[in-house]
Amino acid sequence: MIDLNSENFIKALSVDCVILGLEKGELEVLLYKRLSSPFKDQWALPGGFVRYNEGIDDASKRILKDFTGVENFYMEQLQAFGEVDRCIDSPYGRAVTIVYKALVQTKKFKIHLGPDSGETKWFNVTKIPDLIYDHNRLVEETLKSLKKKIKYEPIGFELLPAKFTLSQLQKLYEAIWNVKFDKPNFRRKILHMNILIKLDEKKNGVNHKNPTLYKFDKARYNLLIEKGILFEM
Amino acid sequence: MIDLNSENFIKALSVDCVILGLEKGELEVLLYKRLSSPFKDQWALPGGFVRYNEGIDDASKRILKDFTGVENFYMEQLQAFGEVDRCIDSPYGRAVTIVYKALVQTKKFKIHLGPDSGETKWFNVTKIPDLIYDHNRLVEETLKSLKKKIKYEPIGFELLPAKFTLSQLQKLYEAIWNVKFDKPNFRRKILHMNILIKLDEKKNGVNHKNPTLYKFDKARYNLLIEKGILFEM
DNA sequence: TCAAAAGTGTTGTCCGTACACCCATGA
DNA sequence: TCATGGGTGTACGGACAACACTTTTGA
Repeated sequence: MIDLNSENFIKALSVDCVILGLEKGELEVLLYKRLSSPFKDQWALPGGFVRYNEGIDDASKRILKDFTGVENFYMEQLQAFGEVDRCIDSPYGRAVTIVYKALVQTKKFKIHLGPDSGETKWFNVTKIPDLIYDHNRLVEETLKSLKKKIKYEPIGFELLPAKFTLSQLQKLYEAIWNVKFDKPNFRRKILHMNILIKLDEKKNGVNHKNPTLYKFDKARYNLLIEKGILFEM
Repeated sequence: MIDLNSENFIKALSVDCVILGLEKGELEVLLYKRLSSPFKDQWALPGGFVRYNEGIDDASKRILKDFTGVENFYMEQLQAFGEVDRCIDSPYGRAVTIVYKALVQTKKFKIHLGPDSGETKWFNVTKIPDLIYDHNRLVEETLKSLKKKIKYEPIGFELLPAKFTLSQLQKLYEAIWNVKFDKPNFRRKILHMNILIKLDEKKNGVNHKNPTLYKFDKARYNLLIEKGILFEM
């Protein structure tokens, strides 16, 4: 039988969370400044080692809660990263990390101070500072995955408030893909999918015609998927 | 500093490979029968623990090579699986595994006997025996992912010989999705994508009109992707 | 000459695109 | 009354589904 305690196998398995939110139509990621060594005073992704008594999904939820104080946001595993030289010069030696992507509604909470964090801040994804280890790359890969995934799954709604206007939705796609859509065509396309519920409510206080609010119809979406009708933007 | 050698953290990190191939138009998965305990004489996915001196992708390639004798096939990480009770009653205790999906051309090699394997066999994906741990589930998740991915990425070609007919390609999609396509429409659709090179060669020895052979034009595909033109079946 | 699969042609419908246009609201 | 975005209408073109049809091959 193999001896996993020998030096021939890996000891360090961590989880890192790329927590994404929207602020003024721009995509932002949550980072924290480390209070203690290693890498004291440097910015990093919220993360931690996987404990023996928690599943990897649980670990990611624990970390999200520690840093935001809230639970029940959209969270999904991206993938594991474990090149042979990853973190090789850290005090813990070579480490494999499992990256989770979280999509949150920033309005729903105030930032907490996580364990070991002196400061926790939202950064525009186009202006991310140098992070520890390969964390910059982990963010990049997560953004790449988001761009792909949002085309075929309605996960964009996770970033918006429960009630939103069609313009907000359009701006979300435009921000993530860095494109511009024709408004009439965007409206027709998304409405034609039959996955939005038009509310009897309008957003007011804006100096133009008050836009109608909509919400995502998850039940309807699931029904369509069952029937084999796919979402596609 | 955290003590990763304590009992509070995970020791066992493995890689499991779901190796898929085509046989007579049907999808098959490579399994082996274990020679030694634990789970002697039971069927399992090719896999093994990640060594300290190899990356996780390297580990998956090592395993593929051990079981097929060949390298350089399409291989891609699916994701990590690590519920808190996964393999909890194995001799190694709780284990996290990273699953890789390999798409291979079965004609290109003869099956080897991997380390610890008394028998190695292709199984039709609809007739998979009971496997150890959660390996049945790992296969299911891989197939689900393949079905999704094959719609938006031209990975199906990895399962076919380098030179193939349009009918072979059509049957591949029909097998994976369990659907039927209209032949003329399928031809036009795939040819219209401009990612196939028509060869000056025909497949003969068949008792009907000899079909033209094609090959996948990877350079062209990459060019189209750069331009933002997406593959979609 | 027949079965089987290769391969072409045609037609109607639906959907995306482009763009012109009117509507409500606060300043 | 004007700027701003909300929201509708229309016309063109391309892609896809359905299905009829011809061609080539081995048995």
